[in-house]
This record gives sequence, structure tokens and C-alpha cells, in this order.
Amino acid sequence: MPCLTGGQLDELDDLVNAEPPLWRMIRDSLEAALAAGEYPAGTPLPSEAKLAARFGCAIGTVRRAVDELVAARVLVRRQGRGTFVPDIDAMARQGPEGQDRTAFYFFHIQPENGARVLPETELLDFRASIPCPAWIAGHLGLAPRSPVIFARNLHRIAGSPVLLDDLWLPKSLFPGLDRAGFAGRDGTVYGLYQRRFGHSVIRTDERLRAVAAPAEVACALGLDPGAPVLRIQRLAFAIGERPVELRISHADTRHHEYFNSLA
Amino acid sequence: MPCLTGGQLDELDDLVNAEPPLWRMIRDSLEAALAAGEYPAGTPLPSEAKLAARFGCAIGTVRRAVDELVAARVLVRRQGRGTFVPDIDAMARQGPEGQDRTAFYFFHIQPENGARVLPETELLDFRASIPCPAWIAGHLGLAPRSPVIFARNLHRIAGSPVLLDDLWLPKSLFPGLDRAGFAGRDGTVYGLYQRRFGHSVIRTDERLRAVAAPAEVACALGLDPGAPVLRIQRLAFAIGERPVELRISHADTRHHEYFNSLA
DNA sequence: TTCGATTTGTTCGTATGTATT
DNA sequence: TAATACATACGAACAAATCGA
Repeated sequence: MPCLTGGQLDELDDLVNAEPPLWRMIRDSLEAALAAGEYPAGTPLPSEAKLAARFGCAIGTVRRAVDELVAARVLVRRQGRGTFVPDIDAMARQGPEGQDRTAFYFFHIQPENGARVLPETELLDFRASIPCPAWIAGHLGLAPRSPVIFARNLHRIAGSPVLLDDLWLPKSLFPGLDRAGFAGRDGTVYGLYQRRFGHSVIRTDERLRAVAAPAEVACALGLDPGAPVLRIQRLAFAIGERPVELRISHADTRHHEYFNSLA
Repeated sequence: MPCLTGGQLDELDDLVNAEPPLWRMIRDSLEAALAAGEYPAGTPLPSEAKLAARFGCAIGTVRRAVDELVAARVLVRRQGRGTFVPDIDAMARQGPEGQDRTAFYFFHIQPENGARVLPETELLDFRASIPCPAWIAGHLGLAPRSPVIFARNLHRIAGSPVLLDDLWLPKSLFPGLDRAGFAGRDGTVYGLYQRRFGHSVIRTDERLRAVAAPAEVACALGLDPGAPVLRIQRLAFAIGERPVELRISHADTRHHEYFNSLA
């Protein structure tokens, strides 16, 4: 057993008992409410003045808490209107000519010349409920053989196939999602998750490798089997660090590239 | 000629003449000073109170400006000490046992199990001044055949070669840098740029592709020629959006992966 | 070791401007 | 026009961390 002096004990005590600043508790409280599904994408949060009254603090303290959530892309402010959970597809629909950069926040494949265009998507396969393979379950935090939804999408850019996506979703998080609902969505996949199930994706972890194209991938992308392709394994998290989707993608990077800017 | 009403003219006038908020001007002013080399990594900025006096504004306005620069990783605050340009290598040297996550902010290759370790580096080649190939010059904003410094590094993780880096630096930005100075650095390459030349890298743009390993790469990494490798093209920017380095890397991703978290 | 000066961190409050409905 | 909500800017008080006398 380690021997601690009184001073060290006091420090330990401080570390344990030190309560976080007020703005942080408010931030966490707000994030928990958002994760629980209050204030879905369309509806504004209570005004800053009302939140301040509710939490019994100054308005500046609420602003500080909201600032953090805005920085984390959990919320957006609109002057004169209110504070909202961002509508994922609204970002993509932004302007008529130049789509907003935020539309590409979760889509990193672009032509090598740098011109960004959103791809056309074709649904190749859909399974409404299959037992989850063990290694997938691990990433999603599920028990092996839990029911999952599987989908396979082919993305074309300017007509040529570039990206093949395999999606794995915990069935419990997407009750009632069938092929028609998935294929007939209006907007992006993440927009569907948000509008219909309240899962707002705000973070993704991606792991990239160069691999020899598996037969299925090569076939779908029109490549020779064994050609080098970019394999992207993405885990998507909704507000509150809840994993909602595991995606395995293979990209043909002969004329496209994966772009990542770290600021 | 388009016909505008008085109201539309007023709007246009507002758009053109609308001056940015005070905190933004202060932020830009500070960033320009930092890009010019004032307040290098070790020295603190003037205190917030003094900055407020200098700019003739309230302390809260200065704090707002500094907040932005802290969010952009241009500055760090230390309670009781002051506000600093972050020391890039100090981040890497953080604790004895667990290195700080920020050490890996610009190093994305990690073992597939996820345990992050910094690699051992071996200098394979160094040229103090060669004419810049045209396509490299374009990325660095140089005229073709401008003098550039070239270096080639091999990185090993746990003894096995994993990553081969080719670095291209504008010679004008690194006066007097020779092989001994480059190889004999204490810390990371970016730490060297910062300490010796005042270039603090705060942003990188990376473009990734899967390619068949070129002969030189295959040889250095111990792969069969043509094996799939991850090609990473990185452009590094210092404070003030100044490009300072173009890096072409090739990684063996059989047992390592490129990790990217978007929050 | 203690104390005081300095600097950032947190919280409060207020006033005014601007965008939206 | 009026009401509402966020944006900017000001000021003040105290807490917490750091450092040197």
C-alpha cells in the first residue's frame, strides 16, 4: 500500500471532490438532454435567458456552455432565431451553386483535381436483420450475434464507380427500418438516421489501410482483383458518444483521393 | 446594368463597409504578429490586461480573440503563467509514461491494436539545395526550379520499417539548414522548424491514396514491388497560412493503420 | 515556508446592436 | 412595428495557479 502524506491526501481529495465549473455541468446537462432526444433537429432549445433562469445562473455562463457544444458541432446558433441541433441534410442542401463545405464533413473522397461533388448512390444489398459477426459487434458495443441491419452502397462520381460501402447498424437503434425506407430516403444516410431515429452523428473515427482489392470489391469498382484500393473503416458516433454505425468502405483511388485537413 | 433600389444599395453598402467585430480585428492582429515571429514559443504574450490597454478595449474582448486562437491551436493558455505559442516538442515530451495525445496530432500511423507509440527515425538522404520539380513547386507556392531542401526519413515502429517520408522544404524559409542540423535535431521535425526558424506548424492538408509500391519504397519497407501501400501527400502550414513543407509518405499498412478522428 | 504580485479561470451583471418573425 | 433571440462589448469581483522575494 502506498504511503501518502497529509498534503498528498489533500491533493487527492481535491482531485476527487473538486467539482467542475458551472458551465461544464450545464454543458453536460444540455448534451445529456440532447442525447436523450429532447430538442430534435427542427426545434429550438430554450433561449439563453430561459436556460439561465432554469439553471439559476448568469446568461454568460449559459453562453459559455453552448459555445462548447457549438465548437463540437453539437449545436448551431442562428441569430434572431435560436439554438438548434444542426440538420445534417440541410447543410448539404445549402446553396444552389456551391454546396456548403460542411456537406463534406463526413465525405472525404474527392476527385484528384480537388473539385468536390457529392456522389450518386446505388443500393446493391440490404438485410433488415442478420446476426452480427463477432468483430463487428465489438466495434458497435453489441453482444455477438445481436441483430444488425446490413446495407451495401455503390457510389459513382461523374458516372464512374469509385466507392463501395458496407454498413452495419444495431437493429435496436433503428426499429422498423426496411429496404424501402432505407432506399427511399430523401437526403444522406446520416440525415435519415437523424430525422427518423434521432441519432445525430457528430463524430467519426476512421482507420485507413491500403489493401489488395477483394474479388467483390474489384468487381463492383471495375478493377482487376488484387489492385490496390483504399480500405476505410469508420465508426460513427451520435451525440453522447453512442456508436450507431460501422462502415467498411473500399475506394478506387486512381483518380480520386481521400482528403483530410487538420486545423 | 442592374437596377437597384435605395434599400438594396444600403444593403450592398453594409456588406462592403461592414467592419468586422472588434474581437476579430484583434484576433487577426495577434495572428499577424505571431506569424511575423513576435513572441516565439518560449516567451509569453503580454497579459490580457495589457493587451486590452494596448487595443483600447475591455479585457473580455481580448479574451474572445485569444479564445479563437486557442481553439485553432495557435495559442495555449496557462493559468498563472501567461499565454504562449505552443511548443510542439513539449507536447510530445509531456508525461513519462503516457505521452500526450497532442503528440500525435500530426502523426497518424499507429499499430492496428491502437497502442500509440512514436517511431524511431533514420535519415536515409539529405540534399541541402536542389532545383524544385515543377509539381512540388506548385504545392509550395514556389517558382519551378527554386532551391529546395530534400530529405528522406525511414520510420520504424517496434523495430520494423513502416513509413518512408520524402520531405520538400523551400530553402528560403530554412536558411543554413544542413544535414548535420537536420539529423542532429533534438525532437521532431516540426519542433526543429519551430525552434530554429520560427515556423509553427498548425495545420496540415493530407491527401491519401492506395498505390502499388514503387521500387524504392518496396525496398525500404521490405515489401514486394507492387504491394499495396498507403500514399500520403501532406502540405503543412505555419501560422498565417504559410506553406512550409510538402511531404510524400508511403506506409506499409499490413499491421498499421492511418487513424483519423473527426469531432 | 510564507506571502504577495501577477496571470489566467470562472461567474456575475448590464447595455446595445442585429437578425428574425 | 414590436417582440424575441443571439452577437458584441463593457465592467467587476473573486478563485486558482504560478513564481519569486
